[in-house]
Amino acid sequence: MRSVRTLVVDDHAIVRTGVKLLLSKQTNIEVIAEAADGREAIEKALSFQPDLVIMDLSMPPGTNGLEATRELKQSLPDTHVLILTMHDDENELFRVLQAGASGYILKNALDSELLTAVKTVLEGRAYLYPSAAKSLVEEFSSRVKRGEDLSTYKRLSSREEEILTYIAKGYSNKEIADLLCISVKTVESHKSKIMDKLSLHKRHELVAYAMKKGLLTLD
Amino acid sequence: MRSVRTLVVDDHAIVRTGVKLLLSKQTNIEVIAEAADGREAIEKALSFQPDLVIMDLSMPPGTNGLEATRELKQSLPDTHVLILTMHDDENELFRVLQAGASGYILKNALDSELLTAVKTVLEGRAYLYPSAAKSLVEEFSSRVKRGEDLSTYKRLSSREEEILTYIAKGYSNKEIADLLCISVKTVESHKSKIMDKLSLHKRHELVAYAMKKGLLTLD
DNA sequence: CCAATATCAGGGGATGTCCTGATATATTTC
DNA sequence: GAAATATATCAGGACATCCCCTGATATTGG
Repeated sequence: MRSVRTLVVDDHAIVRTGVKLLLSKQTNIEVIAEAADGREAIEKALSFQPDLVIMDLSMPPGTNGLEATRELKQSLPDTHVLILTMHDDENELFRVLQAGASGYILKNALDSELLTAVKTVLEGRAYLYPSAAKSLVEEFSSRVKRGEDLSTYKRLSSREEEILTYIAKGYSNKEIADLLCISVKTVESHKSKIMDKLSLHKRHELVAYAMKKGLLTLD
Repeated sequence: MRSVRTLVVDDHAIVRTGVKLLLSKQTNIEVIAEAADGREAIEKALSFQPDLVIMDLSMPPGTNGLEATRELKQSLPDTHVLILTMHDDENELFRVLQAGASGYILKNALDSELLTAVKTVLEGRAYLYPSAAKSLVEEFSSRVKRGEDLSTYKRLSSREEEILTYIAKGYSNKEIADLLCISVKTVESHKSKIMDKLSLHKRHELVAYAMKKGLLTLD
């Protein structure tokens, strides 16, 4: 049995090494490359053609783990992607699965869970940490009841996400308007649309949402 | 030679394991305990009396790595503390060193650097990653010129830090006032004091500052 | 005792928030 | 292909809140 060729993607070298060492306990897994951001991940994936990619979601700057996963699965549909993230966020989970990842596990998880997740994903099945699986099933059934479609579920447009990011970072409406060369009124309008879609009412809830989604990266 | 008894503190299990595995390559280092937050770190340190503590700075909630370091060094002055952090922030560096840490290394660092840092710290010397050492020396000399004292350098009071955290999380002045049961005017007053001390003028600069200091944790 | 901290007040101009409503351009759906 | 929906843009108005200023008082720690 050929060993599983794995690419580890995380912006922290020490986390990469940790995962690598953990996986090296499994004799049939071989970490053949590492990447520190989404762009590098795609490059390395294309040249090394790994069987498995273990990907962190929140990586500054530019291409984040979500977009990287989407691109990667388009070019290499047979590569399995296991998301290793800090945050336990339902909405993020849905988007990641839509992007083509077949696993979602928290950095908070036990080592044995990571190994189980890797094994499961390699068998072509999906691995979700327990509470994620539960909430996914719940969400799905409640949406079926409401007749909603997973793919159209309250997704923010890219413009809205852009503006949400600025808001969460503490920029004022006026500052955002100046940065994007649009009217303050337009910013307000986007903002209330965002609030509507997310059913949020206060600024700090927006910030919390953006944080959970990893929209708040240092730059 | 007795092996070095080490406590690893980080809120992510997988990071802890990574560090542990990395250190296990060194035959004379033994990880005797782990902790997931500041409070647990102090408890474990008191009961296990480690020689070395490797501590993450940004940990939710309550007691963070900085405060934990301060307390820990008060109770166990002979224990060496090596800070392992995500962010490269000068001010944080100063505060951490004042709190009693003897090393500061980025998660971004290479594995060999971590081992060097551990070795250096155990010898009773200070380890700083290269650019930190440089900026520390520069800051120090420029402050000597200005006749400033390191210990009184623009430190925020705990109340100010508390309020800064709320501001950065997107709470309005009024919301903060209600949460803390004080007048809006008091919040405003704290806020302008914070701005003064940090020489910042816009809300988003406050947010960026809070982010760099790891004050923005999910809860 | 002095410096720092934490509390509060008034006022005026800027900005944010929330409402209604408009228009042009996609994209999706029937 | 026409109709419906989503997106991105902008406007006016009313009221709340923020921001920045000056200035005050009580407490605490070195």
